[in-house]
Amino acid sequence: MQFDETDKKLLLFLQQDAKQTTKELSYKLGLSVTAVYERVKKLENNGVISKYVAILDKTKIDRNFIILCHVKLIQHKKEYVMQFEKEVMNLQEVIECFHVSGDYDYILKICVKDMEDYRNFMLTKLTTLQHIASTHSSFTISEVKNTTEITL
Amino acid sequence: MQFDETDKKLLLFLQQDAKQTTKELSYKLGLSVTAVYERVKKLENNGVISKYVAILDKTKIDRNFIILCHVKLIQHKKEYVMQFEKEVMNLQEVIECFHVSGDYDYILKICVKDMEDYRNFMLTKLTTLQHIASTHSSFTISEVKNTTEITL
DNA sequence: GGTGAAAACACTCTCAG
DNA sequence: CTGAGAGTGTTTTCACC
Repeated sequence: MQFDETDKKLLLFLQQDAKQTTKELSYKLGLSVTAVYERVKKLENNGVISKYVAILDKTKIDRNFIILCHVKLIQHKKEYVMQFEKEVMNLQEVIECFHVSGDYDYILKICVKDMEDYRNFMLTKLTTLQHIASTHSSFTISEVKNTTEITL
Repeated sequence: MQFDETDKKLLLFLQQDAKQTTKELSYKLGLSVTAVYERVKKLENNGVISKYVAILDKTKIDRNFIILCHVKLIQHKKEYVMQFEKEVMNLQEVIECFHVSGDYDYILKICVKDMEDYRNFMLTKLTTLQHIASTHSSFTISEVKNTTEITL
């Protein structure tokens, strides 16, 4: 898919604030309301914009302890991989999970309240999953950057 | 901050789709439009909802190659840490960056088009940063889970 | 590609209760 | 929290550049 400069700016603006009115966007882009409206609709219909979501402040909902957990499976049989992935998807503490190359098979981003909750999560949820050989947790000291915005 | 069941549901709905109208939400929650409106405003003003954003489909904007890069600094002097973090924040390919405990100092989530772009990013951007001792890249084979949604 | 205007509709926001 | 009303934005169509 090809985007001109106006589309790129529009996508940037919408990634920063999805609640802007078409009127505001038309002013920022130097276009008419109709033109902006049609571009936005096109990007939505194309699936370039997949959804609009509210982003919560993790400090205000007691979920500001972030852990990056590296997981190795005992084997890479398709059955094991599928089952592990299915189970991980259902863990609400796991915000992201990537199947990766390298020393570990998966890297999980986990959000909980504090170390006690994490201990609890490990004991009652993660380590009860099947086919896990080992895990290695990296605790977040600080969140340097954490955005959903992709610059085109 | 304390949330009742209605707030929790409301936050879940808004994290799934921020473009729902108050009317739709009032129906789902079994409340009046005004009641929902005031709850949403309160959550916005409290800062629990920090922003509303558009989420793009990475496959449609040629940014679907995700790398988790582990970075070690040569030293942990405050000056080095500050400078590295400042420089990383300005790299648009870096979507997330966490200062973590363990073998590596930082874990970065990087989104680019393909391996060629990543090589380019490493050579012209990441490895030109000061004070880096070593890096280790984990390439994403598949994105098992990648959400912005936090269940309360 | 784009503009501008008009009309119908839906939603936001406030206020009295 | 509710219901109603005023104000505002959205959405669509149109003629036109």
